[in-house]
Amino acid sequence: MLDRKFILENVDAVKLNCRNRNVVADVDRFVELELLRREKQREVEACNQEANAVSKSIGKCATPEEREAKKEEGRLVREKLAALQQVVRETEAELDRIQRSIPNMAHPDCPIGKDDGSNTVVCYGKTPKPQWSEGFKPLDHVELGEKFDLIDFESGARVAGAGFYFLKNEAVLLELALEQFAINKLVKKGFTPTITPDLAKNSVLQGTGYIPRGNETQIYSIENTDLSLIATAEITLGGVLANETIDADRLPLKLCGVSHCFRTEAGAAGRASRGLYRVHQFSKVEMFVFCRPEESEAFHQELLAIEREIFDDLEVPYQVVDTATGDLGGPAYRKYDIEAWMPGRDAYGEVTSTSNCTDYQARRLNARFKVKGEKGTQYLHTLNGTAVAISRALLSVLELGQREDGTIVMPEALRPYLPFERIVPKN
RNA sequence: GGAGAGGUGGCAGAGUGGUCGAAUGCGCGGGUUUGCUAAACCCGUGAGCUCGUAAGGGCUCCGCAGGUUCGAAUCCUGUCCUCUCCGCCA
Repeated sequence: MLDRKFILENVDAVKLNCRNRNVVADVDRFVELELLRREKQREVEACNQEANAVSKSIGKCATPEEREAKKEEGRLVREKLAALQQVVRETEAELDRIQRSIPNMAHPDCPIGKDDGSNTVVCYGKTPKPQWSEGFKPLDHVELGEKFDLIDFESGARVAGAGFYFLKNEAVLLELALEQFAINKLVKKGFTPTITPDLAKNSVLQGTGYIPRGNETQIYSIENTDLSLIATAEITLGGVLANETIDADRLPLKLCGVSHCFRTEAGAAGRASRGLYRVHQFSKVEMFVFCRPEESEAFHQELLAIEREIFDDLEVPYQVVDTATGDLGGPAYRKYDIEAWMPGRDAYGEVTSTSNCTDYQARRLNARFKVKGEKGTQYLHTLNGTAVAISRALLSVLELGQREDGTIVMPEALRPYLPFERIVPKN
């Protein structure tokens, strides 16, 4: 969420930002309600003061008659108070709904636009696109998965429905290798590794900006509970400091988390989402940073640099995209995506995403820090970034590793974690 | 799953209806003493919101949400979490 005071003081900028981000939010109504709320709140406090004074005076009453009279007075004041509070509560509820719908402000350098065309490619990876000879037609990962007995979509569908799959044989080792490779790298870079819960409370989902229920939700919720399956470990890692105030000397807090990710992918289908590209469940290693406000832009660059290093190491050609305002979603102040070259699609496809959410998530989560010796607390800044989303990384590695001799070569960087250097046809 | 105990300030831990935003100890900050350090002593020390130029005032917060009452940290209900014992289990 944005700060209420900030919205009041920057109405035009907030409205423009909503337009740029393709988000509908009733900012005018918000301002109207917030001003009303403040006024009513002041009345409530004055009334409370009165009620408190009456209650206190009762203890000192000399006679029972006096006491009864004061009690009656107290009753009347409290009745008035209850009515006022009701108004505040109703105003607060609507205010909160609107406040949640207002997106974060965008970085001034963020490209402005609503369509894919506005996203700006800022750089490319080290690895060139693969050059196969004229007659060789590379297979996509679905075909490779079948040929080498690596991915079983049929059994996945039989067991859990479309969009689920079994990884098999070398693909399993490859998933584990990708995880270990990523985690080891992150540990060296000062991240604390974690394995997070795969479920989280709905309040934590909301705190990080995910909406657990509703028509368009990406989230699976668990019936008769307050829990949902997480769509990313960003949710659980962000929740780590929910309702906490931590000492500034513990900052920055750099965490990475391995989790499964679950997405309903409601309404998403088509050739572009064939195979592993868009699935209901996958594993992911996610990075998450809590830091001081003045550090967040630098950490955003650091997260991007780590992602690039990972995909350079994996010998995956890619481009980095500076996401335009219309594609940022709610919490991000700025977002970079890495899009890997996927021969099967003959196109780039998103494999990572890193966002600087500034204090937007932290305010919802109520995650703050305190500097020793200084008065007051401040909201933290939060950042997240994909280290490796296994399904898409695995897809890329398989498609890019295929050779004309009919084998799939593993990237050098994964060799320490794999008992094979290449995948060869069975039988 | 069954039975019990408990959740209070940075920590430990008092507090069972008004004088409690909360004793005391530790920690932390400042000071006195001291050649320096330590010890001892003294003073101070939660957060959010809000009014005020300031001094200073007001409201809220004792896991969370409700309820009773003129008044709740204290009584009641629900809920979450922690601990102990039993059962079960990877």
